[in-house]
Amino acid sequence: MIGGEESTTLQRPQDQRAAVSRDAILDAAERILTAHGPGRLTIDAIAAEASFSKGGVLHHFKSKQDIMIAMLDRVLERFESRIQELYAEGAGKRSYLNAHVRAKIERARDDLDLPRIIIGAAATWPDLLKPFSAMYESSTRRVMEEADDPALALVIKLASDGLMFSSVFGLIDTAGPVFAMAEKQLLSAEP
Amino acid sequence: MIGGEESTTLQRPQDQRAAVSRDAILDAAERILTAHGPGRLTIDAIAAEASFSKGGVLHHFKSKQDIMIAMLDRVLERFESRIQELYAEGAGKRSYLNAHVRAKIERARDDLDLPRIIIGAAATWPDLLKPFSAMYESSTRRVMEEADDPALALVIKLASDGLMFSSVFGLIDTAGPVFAMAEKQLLSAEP
DNA sequence: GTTTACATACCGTCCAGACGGTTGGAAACA
DNA sequence: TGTTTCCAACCGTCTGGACGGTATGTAAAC
Repeated sequence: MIGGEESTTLQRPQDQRAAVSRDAILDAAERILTAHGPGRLTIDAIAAEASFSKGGVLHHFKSKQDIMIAMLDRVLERFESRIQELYAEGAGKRSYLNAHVRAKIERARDDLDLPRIIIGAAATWPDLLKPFSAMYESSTRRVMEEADDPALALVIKLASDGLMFSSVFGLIDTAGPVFAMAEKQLLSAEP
Repeated sequence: MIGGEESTTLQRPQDQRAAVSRDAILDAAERILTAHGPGRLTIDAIAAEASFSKGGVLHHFKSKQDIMIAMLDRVLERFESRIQELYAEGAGKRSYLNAHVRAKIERARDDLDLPRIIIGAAATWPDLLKPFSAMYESSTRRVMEEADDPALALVIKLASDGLMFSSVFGLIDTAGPVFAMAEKQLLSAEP
Protein backbone atom coordinates (compact mmCIF):
# COMPACT_ATOMS: atom_id res chain seq x y z
CA MET A 1 0.00 0.00 0.00
CA ILE A 2 1.11 3.54 -0.60
CA GLY A 3 -1.10 5.58 1.72
CA GLY A 4 -0.39 4.80 5.35
CA GLU A 5 -3.40 4.51 7.68
CA GLU A 6 -6.48 2.56 6.68
CA SER A 7 -8.73 -0.49 6.86
CA THR A 8 -8.54 -1.71 10.44
CA THR A 9 -11.73 -3.72 10.12
CA LEU A 10 -14.35 -1.01 10.02
CA GLN A 11 -17.37 -1.68 12.16
CA ARG A 12 -19.06 1.57 13.03
CA PRO A 13 -21.80 2.60 10.54
CA GLN A 14 -20.28 6.02 9.97
CA ASP A 15 -17.03 4.40 8.99
CA GLN A 16 -18.83 2.31 6.46
CA ARG A 17 -20.61 5.34 5.11
CA ALA A 18 -17.32 7.16 4.82
CA ALA A 19 -15.83 4.23 2.97
CA VAL A 20 -18.67 4.29 0.50
CA SER A 21 -18.21 8.00 -0.05
CA ARG A 22 -14.49 7.62 -0.50
CA ASP A 23 -15.05 4.94 -3.06
CA ALA A 24 -17.61 7.03 -4.90
CA ILE A 25 -15.15 9.91 -5.06
CA LEU A 26 -12.38 7.68 -6.34
CA ASP A 27 -14.74 6.21 -8.91
CA ALA A 28 -15.56 9.69 -10.13
CA ALA A 29 -11.91 10.65 -10.29
CA GLU A 30 -11.16 7.52 -12.25
CA ARG A 31 -13.91 8.25 -14.73
CA ILE A 32 -12.60 11.74 -15.33
CA LEU A 33 -9.03 10.56 -15.63
CA THR A 34 -9.75 7.85 -18.16
CA ALA A 35 -12.16 10.00 -20.13
CA HIS A 36 -10.35 13.34 -20.23
CA GLY A 37 -6.83 12.81 -18.97
CA PRO A 38 -4.97 14.30 -16.02
CA GLY A 39 -5.30 17.83 -17.37
CA ARG A 40 -8.94 17.97 -16.49
CA LEU A 41 -8.77 16.12 -13.24
CA THR A 42 -9.61 18.92 -10.84
CA ILE A 43 -11.17 18.76 -7.41
CA ASP A 44 -14.17 20.66 -8.70
CA ALA A 45 -14.62 18.21 -11.53
CA ILE A 46 -14.34 15.25 -9.19
CA ALA A 47 -16.84 16.81 -6.81
CA ALA A 48 -19.31 17.45 -9.61
CA GLU A 49 -18.88 13.98 -11.07
CA ALA A 50 -19.38 12.37 -7.67
CA SER A 51 -22.28 14.69 -6.80
CA PHE A 52 -20.40 16.09 -3.86
CA SER A 53 -19.38 19.57 -2.94
CA LYS A 54 -15.75 20.45 -3.07
CA GLY A 55 -15.73 20.70 0.70
CA GLY A 56 -17.12 17.20 0.90
CA VAL A 57 -14.37 15.82 -1.26
CA LEU A 58 -11.73 17.61 0.75
CA HIS A 59 -13.22 16.26 3.92
CA HIS A 60 -12.42 12.72 2.84
CA PHE A 61 -9.11 13.46 1.14
CA LYS A 62 -6.98 16.21 2.48
CA SER A 63 -5.47 17.11 -0.87
CA LYS A 64 -5.59 16.27 -4.53
CA GLN A 65 -2.39 14.33 -4.19
CA ASP A 66 -4.10 12.30 -1.51
CA ILE A 67 -6.76 11.35 -4.02
CA MET A 68 -4.15 10.26 -6.52
CA ILE A 69 -2.41 8.11 -3.95
CA ALA A 70 -5.67 6.44 -3.03
CA MET A 71 -6.45 5.84 -6.68
CA LEU A 72 -3.09 4.22 -7.26
CA ASP A 73 -3.57 2.07 -4.20
CA ARG A 74 -6.94 0.85 -5.26
CA VAL A 75 -6.07 0.19 -8.86
CA LEU A 76 -2.98 -1.74 -7.90
CA GLU A 77 -4.94 -3.85 -5.49
CA ARG A 78 -7.50 -4.58 -8.19
CA PHE A 79 -4.80 -5.55 -10.63
CA GLU A 80 -3.05 -7.89 -8.25
CA SER A 81 -6.24 -9.57 -7.15
CA ARG A 82 -7.16 -10.07 -10.79
CA ILE A 83 -3.85 -11.82 -11.33
CA GLN A 84 -4.54 -14.02 -8.32
CA GLU A 85 -7.98 -14.78 -9.71
CA LEU A 86 -6.61 -15.82 -13.07
CA TYR A 87 -3.86 -17.79 -11.41
CA ALA A 88 -6.32 -19.71 -9.26
CA GLU A 89 -8.57 -20.19 -12.24
CA GLY A 90 -5.74 -21.95 -14.03
CA ALA A 91 -5.69 -24.47 -11.18
CA GLY A 92 -1.99 -25.22 -11.09
CA LYS A 93 -1.79 -25.60 -14.84
CA ARG A 94 -1.23 -21.92 -15.54
CA SER A 95 1.99 -20.18 -14.62
CA TYR A 96 2.13 -16.92 -12.71
CA LEU A 97 3.64 -15.33 -15.78
CA ASN A 98 0.70 -16.42 -17.85
CA ALA A 99 -1.78 -15.04 -15.36
CA HIS A 100 0.18 -11.83 -15.20
CA VAL A 101 0.32 -11.43 -18.96
CA ARG A 102 -3.33 -12.30 -19.27
CA ALA A 103 -4.31 -9.66 -16.73
CA LYS A 104 -2.16 -7.09 -18.46
CA ILE A 105 -3.66 -7.82 -21.86
CA GLU A 106 -7.09 -7.41 -20.35
CA ARG A 107 -5.98 -4.02 -19.12
CA ALA A 108 -4.59 -3.10 -22.50
CA ARG A 109 -7.74 -4.00 -24.35
CA ASP A 110 -10.61 -3.35 -21.99
CA ASP A 111 -9.58 -1.60 -18.82
CA LEU A 112 -7.15 1.18 -19.40
CA ASP A 113 -7.71 2.40 -15.87
CA LEU A 114 -4.51 1.09 -14.39
CA PRO A 115 -2.07 2.45 -16.96
CA ARG A 116 -4.01 5.68 -17.34
CA ILE A 117 -3.86 6.32 -13.64
CA ILE A 118 -0.19 5.50 -13.61
CA ILE A 119 0.41 7.97 -16.35
CA GLY A 120 -1.74 10.58 -14.72
CA ALA A 121 0.21 10.21 -11.53
CA ALA A 122 3.52 10.28 -13.34
CA ALA A 123 2.53 13.39 -15.20
CA THR A 124 1.57 15.28 -12.08
CA TRP A 125 3.82 13.96 -9.33
CA PRO A 126 6.45 11.58 -10.68
CA ASP A 127 7.45 10.68 -7.15
CA LEU A 128 4.14 8.98 -6.55
CA LEU A 129 5.34 6.05 -8.60
CA LYS A 130 8.35 5.27 -6.48
CA PRO A 131 6.54 2.88 -4.13
CA PHE A 132 4.93 1.31 -7.16
CA SER A 133 8.25 0.13 -8.44
CA ALA A 134 8.57 -2.30 -5.55
CA MET A 135 5.55 -4.20 -6.78
CA TYR A 136 6.93 -4.16 -10.29
CA GLU A 137 10.24 -5.55 -9.18
CA SER A 138 8.76 -8.33 -7.08
CA SER A 139 6.49 -9.51 -9.86
CA THR A 140 9.40 -9.46 -12.28
CA ARG A 141 11.47 -11.49 -9.88
CA ARG A 142 8.73 -14.05 -9.37
CA VAL A 143 8.17 -14.41 -13.08
CA MET A 144 11.82 -15.08 -13.65
CA GLU A 145 12.26 -17.44 -10.74
CA GLU A 146 9.43 -19.68 -11.80
CA ALA A 147 10.59 -20.04 -15.38
CA ASP A 148 12.95 -22.56 -16.86
CA ASP A 149 14.21 -19.82 -19.13
CA PRO A 150 14.26 -16.66 -17.00
CA ALA A 151 15.54 -14.43 -19.77
CA LEU A 152 12.73 -15.42 -22.09
CA ALA A 153 10.20 -14.97 -19.29
CA LEU A 154 11.54 -11.48 -18.76
CA VAL A 155 11.15 -10.68 -22.43
CA ILE A 156 7.58 -11.92 -22.38
CA LYS A 157 6.74 -9.80 -19.39
CA LEU A 158 8.38 -6.74 -20.88
CA ALA A 159 6.47 -7.30 -24.09
CA SER A 160 3.20 -7.35 -22.17
CA ASP A 161 4.22 -4.04 -20.63
CA GLY A 162 4.99 -2.68 -24.07
CA LEU A 163 1.65 -3.84 -25.35
CA MET A 164 -0.15 -2.20 -22.47
CA PHE A 165 1.61 1.12 -22.77
CA SER A 166 1.26 1.16 -26.53
CA SER A 167 -2.44 0.74 -26.03
CA VAL A 168 -2.75 3.58 -23.58
CA PHE A 169 -0.92 5.93 -25.85
CA GLY A 170 -3.09 4.88 -28.74
CA LEU A 171 -0.12 3.61 -30.69
CA ILE A 172 -1.61 0.23 -31.44
CA ASP A 173 -5.10 -0.78 -32.49
CA THR A 174 -6.40 -3.15 -29.85
CA ALA A 175 -8.87 -4.58 -32.36
CA GLY A 176 -6.31 -5.09 -35.11
CA PRO A 177 -4.35 -8.13 -36.27
CA VAL A 178 -1.06 -7.02 -34.77
CA PHE A 179 -2.55 -6.87 -31.30
CA ALA A 180 -4.15 -10.26 -31.82
CA MET A 181 -0.88 -11.76 -32.95
CA ALA A 182 0.94 -10.34 -29.95
CA GLU A 183 -1.72 -11.65 -27.62
CA LYS A 184 -1.56 -15.13 -29.06
CA GLN A 185 2.19 -15.19 -28.93
CA LEU A 186 2.45 -13.90 -25.38
CA LEU A 187 -0.19 -16.24 -24.01
CA SER A 188 1.13 -19.35 -25.71
CA ALA A 189 4.66 -18.86 -24.47
CA GLU A 190 5.61 -21.07 -21.55
CA PRO A 191 9.27 -20.46 -20.86
CA MET B 1 6.25 15.53 -39.37
CA ILE B 2 3.44 16.71 -37.21
CA GLY B 3 3.62 20.46 -37.47
CA GLY B 4 2.83 21.75 -40.94
CA GLU B 5 5.01 24.60 -42.23
CA GLU B 6 8.75 24.56 -41.78
CA SER B 7 12.24 24.04 -43.08
CA THR B 8 12.14 25.20 -46.70
CA THR B 9 15.91 25.58 -46.85
CA LEU B 10 16.45 28.60 -44.69
CA GLN B 11 18.93 31.09 -46.10
CA ARG B 12 18.18 34.54 -44.75
CA PRO B 13 20.20 35.39 -41.63
CA GLN B 14 17.12 36.27 -39.60
CA ASP B 15 15.73 32.85 -40.41
CA GLN B 16 18.87 31.27 -39.12
CA ARG B 17 18.75 33.35 -35.98
CA ALA B 18 15.13 32.42 -35.48
CA ALA B 19 15.99 28.77 -35.91
CA VAL B 20 18.65 29.03 -33.25
CA SER B 21 16.21 30.70 -30.90
CA ARG B 22 13.54 28.11 -31.58
CA ASP B 23 16.00 25.36 -30.85
CA ALA B 24 17.11 27.02 -27.64
CA ILE B 25 13.51 27.28 -26.52
CA LEU B 26 12.83 23.66 -27.34
CA ASP B 27 16.00 22.65 -25.52
CA ALA B 28 14.82 24.51 -22.46
CA ALA B 29 11.38 22.93 -22.64
CA GLU B 30 12.95 19.51 -22.94
CA ARG B 31 15.12 20.12 -19.92
CA ILE B 32 12.15 21.12 -17.83
CA LEU B 33 10.08 18.23 -19.03
CA THR B 34 12.70 15.60 -18.31
CA ALA B 35 13.66 17.14 -15.00
CA HIS B 36 10.28 18.02 -13.52
CA GLY B 37 7.57 16.43 -15.64
CA PRO B 38 4.73 17.93 -17.63
CA GLY B 39 3.13 19.45 -14.56
CA ARG B 40 5.75 22.12 -14.35
CA LEU B 41 6.18 22.74 -18.04
CA THR B 42 4.78 26.26 -18.27
CA ILE B 43 5.50 28.99 -20.75
CA ASP B 44 6.97 31.11 -17.98
CA ALA B 45 9.26 28.31 -16.92
CA ILE B 46 10.40 27.69 -20.47
CA ALA B 47 11.07 31.37 -20.97
CA ALA B 48 13.10 31.58 -17.78
CA GLU B 49 15.05 28.44 -18.58
CA ALA B 50 15.84 29.68 -22.07
CA SER B 51 16.63 33.20 -20.85
CA PHE B 52 13.84 34.66 -22.92
CA SER B 53 10.85 36.70 -22.01
CA LYS B 54 7.48 35.07 -22.29
CA GLY B 55 6.69 37.33 -25.20
CA GLY B 56 9.84 36.16 -26.91
CA VAL B 57 8.83 32.54 -26.56
CA LEU B 58 5.35 33.26 -27.82
CA HIS B 59 6.81 35.10 -30.76
CA HIS B 60 8.36 31.88 -32.02
CA PHE B 61 5.58 29.54 -30.97
CA LYS B 62 2.04 30.76 -31.01
CA SER B 63 0.90 28.54 -28.17
CA LYS B 64 2.09 26.03 -25.68
CA GLN B 65 0.60 23.27 -27.76
CA ASP B 66 2.70 24.53 -30.63
CA ILE B 67 5.80 24.02 -28.51
CA MET B 68 4.76 20.48 -27.68
CA ILE B 69 4.20 19.68 -31.34
CA ALA B 70 7.62 21.02 -32.24
CA MET B 71 9.20 19.02 -29.45
CA LEU B 72 7.55 15.84 -30.61
CA ASP B 73 8.65 16.56 -34.16
CA ARG B 74 12.23 17.11 -33.22
CA VAL B 75 12.53 14.18 -30.87
CA LEU B 76 11.00 11.82 -33.37
CA GLU B 77 13.34 13.00 -36.06
CA ARG B 78 16.29 12.47 -33.74
CA PHE B 79 15.14 8.99 -32.86
CA GLU B 80 14.61 7.92 -36.45
CA SER B 81 17.92 9.29 -37.61
CA ARG B 82 19.61 7.46 -34.77
CA ILE B 83 18.06 4.24 -35.97
CA GLN B 84 19.30 4.96 -39.46
CA GLU B 85 22.74 5.65 -38.12
CA LEU B 86 22.85 2.38 -36.21
CA TYR B 87 21.44 0.56 -39.18
CA ALA B 88 24.09 1.96 -41.50
CA GLU B 89 26.74 1.26 -38.91
CA GLY B 90 25.76 -2.40 -39.00
CA ALA B 91 26.64 -2.40 -42.71
CA GLY B 92 24.06 -4.86 -43.93
CA LYS B 93 24.82 -7.29 -41.15
CA ARG B 94 22.43 -5.75 -38.66
CA SER B 95 18.69 -5.99 -39.05
CA TYR B 96 16.37 -3.02 -38.83
CA LEU B 97 14.83 -4.58 -35.75
CA ASN B 98 18.22 -4.75 -34.11
CA ALA B 99 18.94 -1.11 -34.88
CA HIS B 100 15.52 -0.17 -33.62
CA VAL B 101 15.89 -2.08 -30.39
CA ARG B 102 19.37 -0.73 -29.90
CA ALA B 103 18.17 2.84 -30.31
CA LYS B 104 15.32 2.25 -27.92
CA ILE B 105 17.58 0.78 -25.27
CA GLU B 106 19.79 3.82 -25.59
CA ARG B 107 16.74 5.93 -24.93
CA ALA B 108 15.76 3.82 -21.98
CA ARG B 109 19.14 4.05 -20.35
CA ASP B 110 20.58 7.40 -21.32
CA ASP B 111 18.14 9.61 -23.14
CA LEU B 112 14.73 9.58 -21.64
CA ASP B 113 13.76 12.55 -23.76
CA LEU B 114 11.66 10.71 -26.29
CA PRO B 115 9.42 8.77 -23.94
CA ARG B 116 9.18 11.64 -21.48
CA ILE B 117 7.97 13.96 -24.19
CA ILE B 118 5.52 11.36 -25.37
CA ILE B 119 4.15 11.08 -21.88
CA GLY B 120 4.03 14.81 -21.46
CA ALA B 121 2.08 15.14 -24.65
CA ALA B 122 -0.23 12.31 -23.75
CA ALA B 123 -0.93 13.81 -20.37
CA THR B 124 -1.82 17.21 -21.75
CA TRP B 125 -3.28 16.67 -25.20
CA PRO B 126 -3.68 13.00 -26.02
CA ASP B 127 -4.62 13.90 -29.57
CA LEU B 128 -1.10 15.07 -30.24
CA LEU B 129 -0.01 11.47 -30.35
CA LYS B 130 -2.34 10.46 -33.15
CA PRO B 131 0.10 11.29 -35.95
CA PHE B 132 2.79 9.60 -33.95
CA SER B 133 0.98 6.29 -34.14
CA ALA B 134 1.55 6.22 -37.88
CA MET B 135 5.28 6.09 -37.34
CA TYR B 136 4.83 3.42 -34.72
CA GLU B 137 2.73 1.32 -37.03
CA SER B 138 5.10 1.60 -39.98
CA SER B 139 8.11 0.62 -37.93
CA THR B 140 6.21 -2.32 -36.51
CA ARG B 141 5.25 -3.43 -40.00
CA ARG B 142 8.80 -3.16 -41.26
CA VAL B 143 10.17 -5.10 -38.33
CA MET B 144 7.70 -7.90 -38.94
CA GLU B 145 8.14 -7.99 -42.70
CA GLU B 146 11.88 -8.34 -42.51
CA ALA B 147 11.84 -11.19 -40.03
CA ASP B 148 11.67 -14.89 -40.67
CA ASP B 149 9.53 -15.17 -37.56
CA PRO B 150 7.27 -12.08 -37.56
CA ALA B 151 5.53 -12.99 -34.33
CA LEU B 152 8.78 -13.26 -32.45
CA ALA B 153 10.03 -10.03 -33.99
CA LEU B 154 6.87 -8.34 -32.76
CA VAL B 155 7.44 -9.65 -29.25
CA ILE B 156 11.01 -8.37 -29.29
CA LYS B 157 9.91 -4.94 -30.40
CA LEU B 158 7.14 -4.82 -27.81
CA ALA B 159 9.60 -5.84 -25.14
CA SER B 160 11.88 -2.98 -26.10
CA ASP B 161 8.88 -0.67 -25.73
CA GLY B 162 8.18 -2.16 -22.35
CA LEU B 163 11.76 -1.71 -21.29
CA MET B 164 11.72 1.90 -22.39
CA PHE B 165 8.50 2.82 -20.66
CA SER B 166 9.44 0.95 -17.52
CA SER B 167 12.58 3.03 -17.43
CA VAL B 168 10.74 6.31 -17.78
CA PHE B 169 8.38 5.48 -15.00
CA GLY B 170 11.29 4.48 -12.83
CA LEU B 171 9.99 0.94 -12.52
CA ILE B 172 13.23 -0.69 -13.49
CA ASP B 173 16.79 0.09 -12.52
CA THR B 174 18.68 0.81 -15.71
CA ALA B 175 21.95 -0.06 -13.99
CA GLY B 176 20.74 -3.32 -12.52
CA PRO B 177 21.11 -6.93 -13.65
CA VAL B 178 17.54 -7.29 -14.88
CA PHE B 179 17.99 -4.45 -17.32
CA ALA B 180 21.29 -5.92 -18.46
CA MET B 181 19.73 -9.31 -19.02
CA ALA B 182 16.88 -7.81 -20.99
CA GLU B 183 19.30 -5.82 -23.08
CA LYS B 184 21.43 -8.82 -23.88
CA GLN B 185 18.43 -10.92 -24.74
CA LEU B 186 16.82 -8.32 -26.96
CA LEU B 187 19.98 -7.51 -28.84
CA SER B 188 21.02 -11.09 -29.45
CA ALA B 189 17.66 -12.12 -30.84
CA GLU B 190 17.61 -12.43 -34.60
CA PRO B 191 14.19 -13.73 -35.54
C1' DG C 1 10.16 52.21 -43.83
C1' DT C 2 8.97 47.85 -43.16
C1' DT C 3 9.71 43.54 -41.10
C1' DT C 4 11.76 40.74 -37.43
C1' DA C 5 13.05 39.64 -32.82
C1' DC C 6 12.44 40.34 -28.92
C1' DA C 7 10.66 42.77 -24.01
C1' DT C 8 7.03 44.58 -20.73
C1' DA C 9 2.74 44.95 -18.98
C1' DC C 10 -1.48 43.20 -18.38
C1' DC C 11 -6.02 40.48 -18.50
C1' DG C 12 -9.16 36.65 -17.69
C1' DT C 13 -9.56 32.22 -16.15
C1' DC C 14 -8.85 28.32 -13.63
C1' DC C 15 -7.89 25.93 -9.63
C1' DA C 16 -6.16 24.19 -4.96
C1' DG C 17 -7.04 24.73 -0.70
C1' DA C 18 -8.90 27.33 3.49
C1' DC C 19 -12.75 28.42 6.14
C1' DG C 20 -17.06 28.91 8.40
C1' DG C 21 -21.02 27.12 8.48
C1' DT C 22 -25.11 23.25 8.92
C1' DT C 23 -27.22 18.79 9.77
C1' DG C 24 -28.12 14.17 10.90
C1' DG C 25 -27.32 10.60 13.68
C1' DA C 26 -24.59 7.94 17.17
C1' DA C 27 -23.68 7.61 21.79
C1' DA C 28 -23.81 8.95 26.56
C1' DC C 29 -26.86 9.86 30.00
C1' DA C 30 -31.37 10.47 32.47
C1' DT D 1 -37.42 5.87 26.47
C1' DG D 2 -36.53 10.33 25.91
C1' DT D 3 -33.20 13.93 26.06
C1' DT D 4 -28.90 16.01 25.41
C1' DT D 5 -24.36 16.21 23.61
C1' DC D 6 -21.18 16.05 20.22
C1' DC D 7 -18.81 14.93 16.17
C1' DA D 8 -18.45 13.16 11.51
C1' DA D 9 -20.12 14.25 7.12
C1' DC D 10 -21.07 17.19 4.46
C1' DC D 11 -22.09 22.29 1.88
C1' DG D 12 -20.98 26.97 -0.33
C1' DT D 13 -17.93 30.72 -0.63
C1' DC D 14 -13.70 33.05 -0.92
C1' DT D 15 -8.89 33.99 -2.02
C1' DG D 16 -4.40 34.00 -3.62
C1' DG D 17 -1.60 32.48 -6.97
C1' DA D 18 -0.44 30.32 -11.24
C1' DC D 19 -0.90 30.20 -16.06
C1' DG D 20 -2.15 30.87 -21.01
C1' DG D 21 -2.52 34.27 -24.00
C1' DT D 22 -2.85 39.34 -25.80
C1' DA D 23 -1.52 43.96 -26.69
C1' DT D 24 1.84 47.20 -27.09
C1' DG D 25 6.44 49.02 -27.28
C1' DT D 26 11.24 49.15 -29.15
C1' DA D 27 15.54 48.52 -31.23
C1' DA D 28 17.96 46.46 -34.78
C1' DA D 29 18.23 44.39 -39.31
C1' DC D 30 17.22 44.56 -43.94
